[in-house]
Amino acid sequence: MLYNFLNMNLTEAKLQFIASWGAFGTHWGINRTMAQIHALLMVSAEPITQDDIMEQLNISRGNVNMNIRDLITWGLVDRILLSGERREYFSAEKDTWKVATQIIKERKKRELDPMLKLLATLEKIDGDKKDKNVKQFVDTISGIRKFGKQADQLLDVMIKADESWFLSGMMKIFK
Amino acid sequence: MLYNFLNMNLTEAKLQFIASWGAFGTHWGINRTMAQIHALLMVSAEPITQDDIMEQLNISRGNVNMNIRDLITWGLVDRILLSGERREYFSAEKDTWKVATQIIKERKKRELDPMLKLLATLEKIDGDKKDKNVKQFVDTISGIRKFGKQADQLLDVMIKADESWFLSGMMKIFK
DNA sequence: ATTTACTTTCAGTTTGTTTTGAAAGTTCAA
DNA sequence: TTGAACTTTCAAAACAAACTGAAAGTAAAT
Repeated sequence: MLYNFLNMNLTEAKLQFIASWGAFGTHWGINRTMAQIHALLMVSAEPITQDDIMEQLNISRGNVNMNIRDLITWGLVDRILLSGERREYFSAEKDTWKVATQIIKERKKRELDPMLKLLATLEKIDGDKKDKNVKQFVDTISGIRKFGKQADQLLDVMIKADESWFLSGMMKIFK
Repeated sequence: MLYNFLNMNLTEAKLQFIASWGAFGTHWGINRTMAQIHALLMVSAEPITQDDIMEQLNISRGNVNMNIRDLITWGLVDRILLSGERREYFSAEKDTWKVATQIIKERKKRELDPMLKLLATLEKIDGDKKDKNVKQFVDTISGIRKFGKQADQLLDVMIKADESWFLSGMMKIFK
């Protein structure tokens, strides 16, 4: 890899950001490479190609392609067609607020919503309410469900809200 | 496995809850078995032993032991010593709010706090602020950091708050 | 119609994670 | 102190997820 003195720090910082973002992602059910590609795109001032990504992250074409496709379905990355260019370029949403709400929206849809639906059906089991086993089960399920519903609503508000509201307005409430 | 007519529905519901909670956990960086053990303990009215867990979830002794240990370090499960009993019993915190805040507290400590620390250092890179690459990098990092700091504060408030505040008070604000 | 430049797919391999089970360790009771 | 009842550890095996690379697919250019 080639770097000059002026950009030395930037290059190092980018590498560290990409590596850390990748590690971070694995704690959140996102595969390392997908998170790394996303990180790379977020710190790239201009759209880049599959080949750029392959080279910078040392990963295969197939891997880049697959993960880019996932990032696009998550709504975090866009395909860019530059006029006069045959190749596709890729670019990530750079606005953190939009990235965050997009991720929240998708995960809510994929994980929280189905779980709440399941909990609703499980809560309806019939059995002797005097039986401590039944009682413990129903209490546990309904407790989780109440919490989940509340979280669901809070997230909906966040998704609809805008960044400045979150950054300034919210904190007055929580001071 | 032995079940009677009265408990039929309860047994089925428990199984489904355990299975789903396990699957859910894998999306959140928690291994399936740990989540399943946690689910089993949450719906058990009485403390249970390692052997009970082994039998109900069809997993080995070593596996139960390892995951129970992890659940204890996460503060989600307690060892219970019943007087006159040699064996150890285990019991999960049943209060959803406590479970949630405990998880938030741990994940914040393990993931969010270190990430914020890293972002703070990365933001300090020096380089020509006119260089669009430097600018893009610093903007991205500082955007993520601002969001992260805000989330951090919000979570701190949640951890200190109590359930009724969350369930009733919070929603008035966000309606 | 053929070549060229690129993208996508997917079977096979690698890598990483989870699970097992048997051995070692611990603790209590006699 | 010995042995029985129970818990913990950990190397090896099983399993699951991610990655590669070559082949197949597509579409623009000639």
